[in-house]
Amino acid sequence: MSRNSAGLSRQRIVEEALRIIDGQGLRRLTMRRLGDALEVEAMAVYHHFPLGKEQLFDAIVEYVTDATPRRPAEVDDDEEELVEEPAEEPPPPWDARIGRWAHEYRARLLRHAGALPLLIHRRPDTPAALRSREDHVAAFREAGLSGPAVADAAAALESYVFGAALTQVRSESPHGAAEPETLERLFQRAGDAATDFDSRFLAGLDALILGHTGVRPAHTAAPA
Amino acid sequence: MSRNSAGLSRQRIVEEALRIIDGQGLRRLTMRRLGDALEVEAMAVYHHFPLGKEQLFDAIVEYVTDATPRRPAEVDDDEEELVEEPAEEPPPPWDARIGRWAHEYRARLLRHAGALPLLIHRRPDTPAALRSREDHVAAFREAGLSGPAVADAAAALESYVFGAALTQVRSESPHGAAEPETLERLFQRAGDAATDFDSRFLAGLDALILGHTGVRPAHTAAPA
DNA sequence: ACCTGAACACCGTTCAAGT
DNA sequence: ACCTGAACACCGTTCAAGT
Repeated sequence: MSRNSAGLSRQRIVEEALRIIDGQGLRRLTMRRLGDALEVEAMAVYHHFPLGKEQLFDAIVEYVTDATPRRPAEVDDDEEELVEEPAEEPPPPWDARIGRWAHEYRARLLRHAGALPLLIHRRPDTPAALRSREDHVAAFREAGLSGPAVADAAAALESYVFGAALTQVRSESPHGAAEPETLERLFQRAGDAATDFDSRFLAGLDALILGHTGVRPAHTAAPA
Repeated sequence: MSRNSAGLSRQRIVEEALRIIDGQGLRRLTMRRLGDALEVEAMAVYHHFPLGKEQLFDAIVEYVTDATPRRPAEVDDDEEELVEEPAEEPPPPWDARIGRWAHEYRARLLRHAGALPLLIHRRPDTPAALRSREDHVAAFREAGLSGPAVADAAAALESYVFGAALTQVRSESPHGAAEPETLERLFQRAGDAATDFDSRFLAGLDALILGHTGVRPAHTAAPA
């Protein structure tokens, strides 16, 4: 932290970039504007992301996708260190684990809606994502599935959660062609009562699990 | 078609733009490059899209999203004209209609994978999209649903199809963080046989319909 | 190691002008 | 009506230089 060090770090840069994206939109995220927000010359960012904006985008996607909050006091480090996990409680039932993941992942996607276009052309192969998928496989096995049905169910789960978040963002977007009637109004005309996004997401999640396992889940509601 | 008219039209511009997107990626779609591909100065595009690139993007999204092929011989026109539909065959069963739409929509999204980031922040309120949704509502009613469950099922269907296509594109993308293990390999380790994307999509679609309606659909397979 | 400042090629868009 | 050509503000990135 000498005088001419602006205290930049990859994490601080990513968080400031996300603040710009969430506040002004992805197209307004500019290296120069990012530098301004960090109170630094734009070119300073290149010292932390030598491959430029594309590498910054990769880091943003990883940040949005992965739940893992970093310990803030530590120096930024590229290597994954194994951390001892002292907790030894019995894991929740399989449907609770799936429900919990679904709500958390959806919330993360919705919180950074402006960054979602970046996700589409980047592999979701982060360690955290793979750990989640391993747990989905285990959960559907506990639900009684076996063989290819396990992978089918896990893939469908991920597709649904991802698609539901993106569909919601889409329908809330300002842009659009000439709009004679909106999706919501069509649904209101069709159904009796309108359902809000949260309830609809849960209804679809439960139906999906029921369709794959034959069991109507009982522990998938969002936490209070 | 006088000598100094290059024969430009909104449709021709959109199709050329999509060719660039599909071939080189969205980031390489540039007004100047687009002009080159059309053998015209870049600024000629602004005569057909006075609001600039954003309006061009809107048109691209509409083109990708809507199935409706335009009659090629007609002059480009903004107004929707009512066309008499002489066909009077009985409509297919509800599950066949849903399956047909799901496969077609997915195919359109996969065909123009490079343009998908544009979809996320644009309302899906085109006339064709609304017509599809009306038919989904009708189909789920025919399957026995009523009340809010109808809208829940229709919304879940759209979320799943959209999410499955995007998830596939994502997993096929070159980009990514350090990749110790890919999703496919994880699934292969978990399940016995690997399922390809098409079969997995159909399995998830059937399970979703089963979960919402209680009926395992029999007519959702892709056409040969 | 970390940041600055000038420079370069390229971009979206405006505007006056041509036909 | 349809397209051109020059111009302007802005962008991502390189590179040599500072400390």
